[in-house]
Amino acid sequence: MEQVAVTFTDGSARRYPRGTTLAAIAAETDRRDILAARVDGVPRDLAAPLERDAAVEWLTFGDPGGKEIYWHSTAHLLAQAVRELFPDAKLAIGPPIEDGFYYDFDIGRPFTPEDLEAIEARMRELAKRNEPIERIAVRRNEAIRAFQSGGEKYKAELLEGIPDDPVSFYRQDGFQDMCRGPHLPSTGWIKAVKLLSTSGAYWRGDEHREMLQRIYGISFPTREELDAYLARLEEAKRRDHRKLGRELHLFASVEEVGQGLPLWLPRGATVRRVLERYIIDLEEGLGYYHVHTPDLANTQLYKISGHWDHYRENMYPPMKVDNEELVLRPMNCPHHIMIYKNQQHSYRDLPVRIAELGNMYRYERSGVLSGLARVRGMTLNDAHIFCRPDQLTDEFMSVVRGFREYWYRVSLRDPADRAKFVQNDAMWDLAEQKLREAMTALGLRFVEAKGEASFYGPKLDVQVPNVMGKDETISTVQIDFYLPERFGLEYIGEDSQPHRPVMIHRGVISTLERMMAFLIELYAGAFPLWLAPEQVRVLPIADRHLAYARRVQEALRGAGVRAGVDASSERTGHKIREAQLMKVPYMLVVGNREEEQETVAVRSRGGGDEGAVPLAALTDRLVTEIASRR
RNA sequence: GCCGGCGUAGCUCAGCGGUAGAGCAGCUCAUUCGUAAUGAGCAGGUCAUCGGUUCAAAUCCGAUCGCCGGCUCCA
Repeated sequence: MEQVAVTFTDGSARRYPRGTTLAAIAAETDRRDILAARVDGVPRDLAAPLERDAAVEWLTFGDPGGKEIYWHSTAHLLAQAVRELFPDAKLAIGPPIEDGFYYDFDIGRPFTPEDLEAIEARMRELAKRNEPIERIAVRRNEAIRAFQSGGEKYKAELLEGIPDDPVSFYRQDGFQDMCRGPHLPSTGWIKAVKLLSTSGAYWRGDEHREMLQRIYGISFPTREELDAYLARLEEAKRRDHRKLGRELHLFASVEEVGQGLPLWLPRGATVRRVLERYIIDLEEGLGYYHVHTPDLANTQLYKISGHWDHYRENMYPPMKVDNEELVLRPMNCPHHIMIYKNQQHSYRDLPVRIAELGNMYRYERSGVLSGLARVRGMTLNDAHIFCRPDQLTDEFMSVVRGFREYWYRVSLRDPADRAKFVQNDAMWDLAEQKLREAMTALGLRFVEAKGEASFYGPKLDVQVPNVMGKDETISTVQIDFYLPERFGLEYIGEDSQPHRPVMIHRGVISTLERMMAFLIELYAGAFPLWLAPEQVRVLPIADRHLAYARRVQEALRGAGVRAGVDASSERTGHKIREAQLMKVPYMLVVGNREEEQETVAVRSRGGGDEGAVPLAALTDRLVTEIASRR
């Protein structure tokens, strides 16, 4: 019989009769966790026969590719359970996602929490039966007929986008679903399932189409892994900046002020101020001019810039006063452009870098608001670099070099979306080319995202996951040939003739709101010393030590340290607990011994009791640690 | 904006048709204490808002507002 040569990832190689299944080969190993394989890089079911020489890579739940298959099969199991409990349910799509899977259904009404429990219970029963999952080929016209008679309009629409004939289906226990696969060998592989939430989701992500009911879930090969995952979710909730913001008195949102308009409480405002000073110092050192411009502007400004045509749905409606029509600004660029225009520029002066912690107001739809991470009034760490075309790449690169790692998204326009993006193909092509060039020169990997650009140009977005795993854009850099054109910007070149500069828009630490949300979650509220709103709290043992405690506080304040005193009549243990819960980095216990010797007993947030040190020595230590910004 | 869930004291929550409760926080008093909660007392609520059902509504129904999870959108 004809043989095929198979090589494995460990470098070994063997020959098998043609047509041997992957399952048979996997059975020769002593591993029971192989759930599928990649054959020459293509994921395949274990039931697939080998027809030619191939490189085989086994997949288990431990591999990202294996998880995908595992969760995809769980999504099918979910669909099967829903179909059994709701025979009229129409199926849409059910892919694996980063953590688990979802499946979209149309059952004519939303799922209730009770439905979810029933579905989850049915999934467990079905998994227990351990039915084999089989791939079957179905003639295209048969599939179309089946979808029509079953009223499966979503599946029918999906099929229109698939050119194959026949198309592949997967069948388990009488249930079948059109699917590319691959899948687990049988349903019994799914040991621990949890359905996490339901929500509405637009068919094909289009808000003008049907709203389907989505069920999110996750599954694992063992109960322990599921429990560990659920525990991680709980831990993430503890780090949630909204919860910590309330507990640590950093910020508050009140109905009377308005949605998406948070109040920075004294503690939060202190952290913000430290960040602001840091940023301004840093940027002035990098050659940026920090300016200040007003939050309101004449509508005219935004008509010139193009915001009026392309960004109006994010702007608050104009207000009429005297003969003027004013709007709250959604972006700062036009103001900075007017600053550039306020005087003539020689080619020798460029680049001109104009920066501002600029307040902006954007109308965000109510459902998207979230703590400090997504608000309606915000302050952007904004800057606009006006440069010559030959300086563009260097300027862009030096901005990006300032970023931390994380992942980069190059956001491009969708040429078909004429409403959202200004029309000028040559300009877009040039800007996109420059951006890709610079990223390649920097050696940075990035993904491209069509339709995510600004209306005036493509941008580089730095994406950072928050504690709940959702990506937020932190930094952004945009290349803009459009606004200089709109505003008729010029510089005088070597040839004494006017030339058009190019603009780079950049926000490095995002808005102060989003950065604060990010930092709270990053540190779980325990800010490093330089950022901590209350860096030190002095804890007198008894009331008679209060005067000395105040002296310690004044000495520290004099050295620029933010120090508080706990003047309550509680016991020391209680005071420590309070300070610890507020995540104060240093607690200084002072009693008779300390007062007599001009010392303080240091207790650090992380390290516990560190013993007594002279006050002057501690002050020096704190000042040094603060300056280190760690 | 759309789909669903949830709104009870400053915070965390119980009560789920018979007239509002706990713990923590706050205030007062006592205690003056050495490294994560001293004790006692007091005060605090139009049960988000408005309307309906009922002899009776925090509790059931509806609308509105807000928050939460998604969708869409985004710094």
